[in-house]
Amino acid sequence: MKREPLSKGETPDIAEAVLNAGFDISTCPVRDVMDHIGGKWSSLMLLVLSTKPHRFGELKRAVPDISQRMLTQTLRDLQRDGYISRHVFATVPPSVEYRLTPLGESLMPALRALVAWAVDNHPRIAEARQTFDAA
Amino acid sequence: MKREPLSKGETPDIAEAVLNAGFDISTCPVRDVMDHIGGKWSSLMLLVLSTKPHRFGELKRAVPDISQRMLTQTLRDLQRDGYISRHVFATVPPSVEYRLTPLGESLMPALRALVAWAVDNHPRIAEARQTFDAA
DNA sequence: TCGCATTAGTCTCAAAACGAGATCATGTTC
DNA sequence: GAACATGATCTCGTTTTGAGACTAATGCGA
Repeated sequence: MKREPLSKGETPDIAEAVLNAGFDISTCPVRDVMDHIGGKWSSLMLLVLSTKPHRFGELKRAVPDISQRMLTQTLRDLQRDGYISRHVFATVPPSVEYRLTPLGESLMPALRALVAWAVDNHPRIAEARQTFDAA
Repeated sequence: MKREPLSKGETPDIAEAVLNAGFDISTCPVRDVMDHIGGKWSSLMLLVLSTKPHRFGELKRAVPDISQRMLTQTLRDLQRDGYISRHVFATVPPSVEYRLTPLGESLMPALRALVAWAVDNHPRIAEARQTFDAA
């Protein structure tokens, strides 16, 4: 995903938007962050891990409709960005534990706020969707 | 994406997680909402539209690396869920304006909180990523 | 009057992401 | 010695996404 730096002249609108939100477009950390935690499974993983550390199999059972492939990949992405840490125990069969890092923890309030909003407004969304589909 | 209702016995972990977060797994509004606003472009659209209504072309210029195809689709999805409204003006060439609905507005505080977190913690994420890639 | 530009999309085709399921290595248990 | 559990990878086919050409109607300049 290549993103060219943008001159202000070319993009007055986004410039305004991002400045309002308090960030610089040329680096645009929002996308950098949102693209990851906004992924299909990431927020769910973080939510589950925020309750307590989990092992790979536990996560798989906790989010039943994720494929193992996506689980592995999501965990690696989250680990790469420093949200979670991975601890291997040399048992047999080997077990691996995933847990939130302090960085991951620090994200949770904002994420929970979003979840709370989702819960509160879900009926309205469902209604909007029905109205739209009827037309 | 079909999701079977789950018995508590099968999924003690997620049950705990979702109950902590305050929602019911069998309907899981979180995914329903997150899958959409967590999309690659949705949050960006909402952010841009939160500053003022925009026309199609303005949005395209504001987010230069979105394809027209994705712009159309993202807008339609957001409209379907009731976050934004679409107003056609019968000028020539026709112009179309998109703006946040009250529902969309109500989401902004939570979204902005997430954006603020992203801005604050972007350096830490970049650092974690570098550390990870070095290994 | 002959293009040419503008606007909001759509269409087509290639590339990337994703899901399902088989497969692996390994030591423990029966 | 065969089945089992674990964390992870491989292959394959489907879905989603991206790039870019194409459409409609009309105003504008040459």
